[in-house]
Amino acid sequence: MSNLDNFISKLRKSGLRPTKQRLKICEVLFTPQETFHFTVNDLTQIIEEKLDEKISLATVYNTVHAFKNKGYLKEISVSTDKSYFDTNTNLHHHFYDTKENQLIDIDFSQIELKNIPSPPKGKSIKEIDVVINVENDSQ
Amino acid sequence: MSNLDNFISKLRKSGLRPTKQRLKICEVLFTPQETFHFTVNDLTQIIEEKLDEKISLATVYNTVHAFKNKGYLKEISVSTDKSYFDTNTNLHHHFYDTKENQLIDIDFSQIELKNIPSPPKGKSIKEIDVVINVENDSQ
DNA sequence: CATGTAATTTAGAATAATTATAAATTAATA
DNA sequence: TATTAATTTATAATTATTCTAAATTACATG
Repeated sequence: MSNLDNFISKLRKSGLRPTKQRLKICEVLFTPQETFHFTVNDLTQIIEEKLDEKISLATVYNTVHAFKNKGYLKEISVSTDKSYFDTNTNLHHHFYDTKENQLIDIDFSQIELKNIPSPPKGKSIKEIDVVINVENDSQ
Repeated sequence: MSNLDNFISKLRKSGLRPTKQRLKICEVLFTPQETFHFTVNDLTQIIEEKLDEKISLATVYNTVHAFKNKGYLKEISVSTDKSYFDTNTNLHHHFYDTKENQLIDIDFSQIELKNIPSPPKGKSIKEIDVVINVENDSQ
């Protein structure tokens, strides 16, 4: 089964029509061996480099949000001025270089969390995110 | 020593001139018994309610950034669409209600973190943030 | 206490990121 | 193939934030 067929059925399964644009974005996001982090701006640039035809910015936003809602992407809150997405949808944590705006994954099971407090009354825990902020050593 | 005098010396100590605007913002932020979370938008609204004279939006931004840089405020990254500040500058973690955009502090020492991975070569850890995303129970 | 200077405030413009709109196009189905 | 509902698109609108340059203010100095 080709990559393309995979993407088509992946989209169909979640009720998204496999349009030319969505398939191209799938190719960019889900073909690489390794998962990666990106901003919408990054993504539009990658698309521009790889494709002859342009995909409208609105479509890129629509698609990223659709994929996020379907669970194909995760949004990461590490910085207030940039919105990052992650093609790694497994539970995991992050190193974040606050100066260079760089994200690195940490296996979920690597960090041991103990004594998680019970959530406020009437609420339940959906996800736990650990962000380890790092910076280059001064020398 | 009055609150006002406290704020004046606090500002002077960090090389910030105790202007009328900064002192008013200090009053709003640092008078309450309990620390709290706010957005710049929240803050401007509180100021408008409490004061006769208005403080320019640019000044609110300037002041919040100045206070953050001096360590009187912390910025919290829990959501990509809102930028929160916290008058609690102690090390601590957060519950975040993703639907209601509500933050609740968790004592730093409450959660036990084990097996923190070593940072990438050449980088060192500046801070660790744990965010426990919660939601109201469906019933 | 008047004055010069540098810091600060301010209104408004500029920028950036994202969302909304509504017409044109496309995919799916009957 | 024709219909219609979903999607794409260019563009406008919105929102949050930063920038700019002129006006004001704080403060050190005489």
